[in-house]
Amino acid sequence: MLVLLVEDEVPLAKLVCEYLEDEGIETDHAIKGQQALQLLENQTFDVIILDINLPDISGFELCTQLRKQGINTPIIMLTARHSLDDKTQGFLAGTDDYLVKPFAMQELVMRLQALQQRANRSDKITLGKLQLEVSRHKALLVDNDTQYEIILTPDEWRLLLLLSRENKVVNREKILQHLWPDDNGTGDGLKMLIFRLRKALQKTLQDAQLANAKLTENIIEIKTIRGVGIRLEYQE
Amino acid sequence: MLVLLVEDEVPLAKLVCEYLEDEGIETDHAIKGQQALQLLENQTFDVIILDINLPDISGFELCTQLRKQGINTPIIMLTARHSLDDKTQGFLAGTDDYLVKPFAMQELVMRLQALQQRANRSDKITLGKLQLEVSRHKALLVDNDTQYEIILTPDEWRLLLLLSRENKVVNREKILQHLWPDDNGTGDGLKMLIFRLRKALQKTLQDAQLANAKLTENIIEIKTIRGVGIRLEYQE
DNA sequence: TACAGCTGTTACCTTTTCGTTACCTTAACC
DNA sequence: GGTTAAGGTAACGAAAAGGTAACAGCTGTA
Repeated sequence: MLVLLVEDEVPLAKLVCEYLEDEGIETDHAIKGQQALQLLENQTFDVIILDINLPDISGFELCTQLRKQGINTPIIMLTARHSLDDKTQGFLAGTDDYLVKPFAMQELVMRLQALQQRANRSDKITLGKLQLEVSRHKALLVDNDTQYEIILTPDEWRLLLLLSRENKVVNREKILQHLWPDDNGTGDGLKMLIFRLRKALQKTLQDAQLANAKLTENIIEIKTIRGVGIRLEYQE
Repeated sequence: MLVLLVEDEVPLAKLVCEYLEDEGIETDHAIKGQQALQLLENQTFDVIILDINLPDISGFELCTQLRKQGINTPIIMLTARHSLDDKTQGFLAGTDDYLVKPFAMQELVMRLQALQQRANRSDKITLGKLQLEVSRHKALLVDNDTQYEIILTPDEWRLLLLLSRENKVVNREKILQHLWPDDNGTGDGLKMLIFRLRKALQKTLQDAQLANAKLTENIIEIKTIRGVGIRLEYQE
């Protein structure tokens, strides 16, 4: 498990980091909000631990900002007891979990693990108007109250699921490994698969447009980053 | 699972709704008590989440009123810590469960699931217009006030029940194990069973359509997810 | 015993899916 | 501007998954 700790009280942060490392949990530490944002651009974490009182951006803002960016990583908030006013309370109720300082390290570890488990089980992935119901193997294009099912073959579904979960550029090597773990799937096969997935998406988008002219073509799109990989592009 | 959230703090309510949706829990939201009462007239929910401090009726009253109406849906109460006086505490002791704000989302989800499990022993499963009365081995197609019984053989019933309980893709392996635990039921036998269950559903749907032209064919359907399994598809 | 309802088997058909091959487009770099 | 490599498109066909029909055995009951 890889955790990002965002905390400006350095001594406390060090303690937490050491403890977590001892527990076999890797930890990155950011002192400021900006620093955290930077780290999050390049890396995906399993859980983010976020102090509310940060020097630059408040934990609140950072949290909402991340969610806006489509980062769904579970977040644990840290707050001092004396700052538990009404506003805070309302907000905390919306986070994945929170801890009131001072807290026992053991407690933190337990919650981390609980959160990670949950994250793996989460069933619905929403990216803009694209919505995946994982356990039902169902992909939907949602526009207000209207739903259009995106008809996919098994492989297409798995690719779309991978792209949605990663939600960043995925290089072809990784896709090959993910979709054909043992057999060495050929690059040409993947080329075709991408092509077919694109087609399936387009078809659904067209069908949707028949009923509703508002929708433009690139609401959901698989974008190629030449020489790097592919990525899901979508509008909020 | 279908949940009704009664909460006047709209931002908080939105957060909760979104989170629950991600967990695969459908949520309706009422801001006032009156609105909640209205919704409850037309629909049955699995759990009701009830804020104590509502603008019109207090959560207390709403709760007792519901119970008087014979609505036994489990209720989770939400309360702010500072309003935890003796009277409240006494009352809370009488509800199915309660949470003190701020609470972690995860906590809420856990309690919801716990409550539903308790209720799940209940006898009736409703998925769209399909309704199963478990203890009576009776499957119904319900359209407004009209009921059509779906005539099923023992095996067909067990399959339909399994699909309804899971309510997600079930792979053939699992079905085989569930329906023929010891004997190794052959895949071909299952193929037939699925075929026959489909036929039974279709037959009932046709009969129903004779009486009521509104119903379309795919109100209830057993959908094949190629290479994965089968799944019940239904409209709300 | 005869009959009717369930279930399992077999055989055959239909559809879907996926990799291959071959060829075209486009972007990047010299 | 031209060359090259990465990526996009199209058509084909084999194999697999699934759907359908007919039939036979079994069970319990009239």
